[in-house]
Amino acid sequence: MLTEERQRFILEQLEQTPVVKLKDLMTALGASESTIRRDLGELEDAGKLRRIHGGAERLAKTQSEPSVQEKATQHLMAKAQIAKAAAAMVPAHACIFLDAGTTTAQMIPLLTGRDVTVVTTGVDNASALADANIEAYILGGKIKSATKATVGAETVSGLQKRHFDYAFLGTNGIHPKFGLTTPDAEEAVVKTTAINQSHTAVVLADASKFGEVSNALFAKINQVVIITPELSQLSPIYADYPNIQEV
Amino acid sequence: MLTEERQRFILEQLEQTPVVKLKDLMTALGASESTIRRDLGELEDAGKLRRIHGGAERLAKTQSEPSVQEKATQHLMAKAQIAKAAAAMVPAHACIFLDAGTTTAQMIPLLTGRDVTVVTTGVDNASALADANIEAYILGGKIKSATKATVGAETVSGLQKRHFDYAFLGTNGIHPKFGLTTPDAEEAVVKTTAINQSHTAVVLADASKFGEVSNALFAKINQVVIITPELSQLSPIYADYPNIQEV
DNA sequence: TGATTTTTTGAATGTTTTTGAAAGAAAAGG
DNA sequence: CCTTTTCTTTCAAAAACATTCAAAAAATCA
Repeated sequence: MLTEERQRFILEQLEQTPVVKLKDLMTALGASESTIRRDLGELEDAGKLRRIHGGAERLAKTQSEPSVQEKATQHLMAKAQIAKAAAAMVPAHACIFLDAGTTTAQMIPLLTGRDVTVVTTGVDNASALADANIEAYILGGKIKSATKATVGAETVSGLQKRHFDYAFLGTNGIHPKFGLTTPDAEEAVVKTTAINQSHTAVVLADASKFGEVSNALFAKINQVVIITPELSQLSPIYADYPNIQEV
Repeated sequence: MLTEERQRFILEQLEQTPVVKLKDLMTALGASESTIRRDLGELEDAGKLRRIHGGAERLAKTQSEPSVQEKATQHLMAKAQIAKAAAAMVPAHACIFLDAGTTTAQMIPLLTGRDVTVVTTGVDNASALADANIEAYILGGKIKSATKATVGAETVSGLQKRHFDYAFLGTNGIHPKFGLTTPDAEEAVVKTTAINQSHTAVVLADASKFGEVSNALFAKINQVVIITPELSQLSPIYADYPNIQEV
């Protein structure tokens, strides 16, 4: 990993998160403490950020007040924010599973040049990964025309031959009682298998998914890590789950 | 490898990723460290990039990438004609293999509502098949970023578990002596396997492919049916082959 | 064609930059 | 207060660097 790449990554992180932790950068970039410190020092000298105890923070936010139009795209912004946090979890040299879907797709540009291997079931995601020059694999199987995801026995058995450091999945519903659900039963089986084959499973969910219940269950809430924005605005029920994290 | 070729490759890389590593360029281009350094130095003097420790980074984001689109429109008419003839060969209830590539992609709209099952290695073709509501399967495997085709052992073993009534393939070269060739050795293995697993293998080729020889052989001429326009305008050598058919 | 010049290439050299670890100082939190 | 974490400084190893030189390839000229 080159100096330029690391520093670029750090600044990209600061565009979304107001502060970055030194330790997180170490794992995400696979570099030593000294190296990250030097990067932070150089970026501070260049006036790109300000160092704080334990990491760094961004200087000035160019935009401050969310306008009316921005509120309409707030949903999209939230997705980008979640994707950013998810991408930051990925350490160097990792092998990850990337679910089909637009939420997980947002992670792809954030993974360029990061030396990760990605396995996906999403045809569109596979295409985007190839464009981004990321080492990518697609699991074989029948293609559902609605979501362009591969499903079926071939996909599941392909998954069972692999293991992932992280799995990143989307969901349609999160419910304290009914767990994580999705409309399509075949896709649910794939998601469940992916979770079983991964060290850590991470579900990316915006606020609209909480309290919703869809057709097919694929995991219980405490089987996965859920990252979401605006956790504080949700029902206090969800505060009891330590595995639901605010970005 | 010519200097010009190397430098062009380096700049193409930089259009895709913001930074390139010197070591990666060494292996990708098969040139020595000194040579790559000289190339980077020259390109920097020419104002095409900026050198950084360990490689180089791009200056400003170039926007247009006409090469792919240009290629697609170049032989468009001829390709459409071939695709039409190929699609006409497919009987009802058939199971066919569709190679990755733009030539075979043209068959997809002609297969809509035809009650066929299609297996493909092309990510983009898989997407188009899903859009066209055709029952489609993609074979799992590593995705080559250049062509967005799946390759490798997983793809080949997936193929060996299937059988096709027809396989439709593209090619880069057709030569009386050197057979059918393609630039990528891994893709060649996939093509060969697909031919073996099919009752009839059909190669779609426009006139520009005849007489050309690429890197990796995937079949002899008489192993497949070749359909092409303008057969009469080709070298008379090819008239001796009954399996080369004019559309 | 053959000889000569020019260009290109890869290896060898020594120098500079980058990196990770260690040790002690400073800050944070109980 | 003490303990833990984070920070700075220092140092040696590793990686990347520019430079030089001779061999190989290409171009030029006779």
